[in-house]
Amino acid sequence: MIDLESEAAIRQDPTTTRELLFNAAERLFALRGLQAVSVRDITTEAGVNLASLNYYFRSKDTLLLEIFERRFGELNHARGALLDKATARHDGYPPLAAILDALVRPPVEWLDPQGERFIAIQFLIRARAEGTEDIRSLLRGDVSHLRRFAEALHRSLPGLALEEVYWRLHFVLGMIYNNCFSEFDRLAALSDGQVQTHDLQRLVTRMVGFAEAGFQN
Amino acid sequence: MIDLESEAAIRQDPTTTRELLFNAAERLFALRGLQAVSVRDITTEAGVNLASLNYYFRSKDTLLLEIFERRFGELNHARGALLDKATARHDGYPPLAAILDALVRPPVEWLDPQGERFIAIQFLIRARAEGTEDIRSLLRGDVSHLRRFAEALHRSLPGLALEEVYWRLHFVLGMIYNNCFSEFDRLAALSDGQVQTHDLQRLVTRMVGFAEAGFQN
DNA sequence: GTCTATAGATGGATAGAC
DNA sequence: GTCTATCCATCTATAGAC
Repeated sequence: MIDLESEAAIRQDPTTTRELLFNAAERLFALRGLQAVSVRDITTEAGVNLASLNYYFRSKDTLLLEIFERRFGELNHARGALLDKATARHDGYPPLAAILDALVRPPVEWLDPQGERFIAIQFLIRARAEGTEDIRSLLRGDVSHLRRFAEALHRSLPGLALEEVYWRLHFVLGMIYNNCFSEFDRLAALSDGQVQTHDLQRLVTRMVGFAEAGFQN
Repeated sequence: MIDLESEAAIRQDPTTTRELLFNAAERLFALRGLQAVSVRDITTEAGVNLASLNYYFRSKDTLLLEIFERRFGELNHARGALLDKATARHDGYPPLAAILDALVRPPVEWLDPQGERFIAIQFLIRARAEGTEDIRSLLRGDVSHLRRFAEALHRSLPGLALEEVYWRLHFVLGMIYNNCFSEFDRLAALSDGQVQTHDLQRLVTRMVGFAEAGFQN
């Protein structure tokens, strides 16, 4: 417990130059896209010297990769924890809805503009969509994390071929990562404002319901 | 018929400098992303002079927007034509599966590496994901195209609230535009090569089946 | 219409003083 | 660790000869 506190305090103290750079870069990447942000933009936003970015991180690309690794790890950890809890609660065989909930809930709840994850999830969506080869190969290396979900899904639907499980998991991931704000804006325009995009708990329920039915067909 | 032929021949003759630039730019944007391509890259790839891009198109951004408008119009036209056919075939009330097929089939069939739409669909996926404000506002203006689908879906599922129709349409669009090649690679890695990503007719069927079940829940 | 040459701006990264 | 100054590469766009 003490280890965790001190480690977090040292590594993520938001007043250090290093962390100021980290947070400013994440915010700008999330807002403007990966390629549209310069080193000067980041250091200005952070209120630190231009040269400090290359001092603390080797280059702009290294910084980008470090942000991605940290946030992606946190997202996967949150998903894994929910899957663990669901597994424990159901004696090793969580039902379909609980598995999908563990996959969908963290990224959707992070979309809360009042929450502290608001920037992180926008960054992750951008990084996934615009990622360079570095980021994509890191995403491909994430296989172990998703494989846990594929296996749980396969156990809960023993009649469904494994290939089909993978395809449907792929569909659900598409649904999840399409929840960027430009798409919400479009949805509001399309529906003449009838669609409320701020009720995230409803959104989790809607997505899980849609995906569950898709898996069961 | 003569009008159409001559118009197409003049506007899209692939040997004119203008069209060489258009095609080279589309190919590079699709391959490398929007921001990572310079005017020099495009003119070199096209085998034409550096200054010709600014002569034929006012700027790089104008060219990008023109490519997007043409390809997006073609995609929407293909979808609309399928919806029209389904509507005529079913006396004005196409069933759910036929509506979803009209939405899903064109972009998925375009993914065929042997087809002539292979580059276009990759470009569209990139542009949707990485688009600047220009492209996003153009996407938002596309409301009329999607509204036809929302209305058809609402008619085929009269018991479903309109807001719910819009959300589920949003989910399906997420599934569709997640079919970029880096995601296919990831899917293949995740499944240890068990997932075959080349059978696009199967993919259309899978996606329509998944989405249909999701809409009916 | 096509080319060369270049203006003018901006980018990443680093050297070296403090 | 922090700062200034700067190198050098790259970019978009245009002027002006042919």
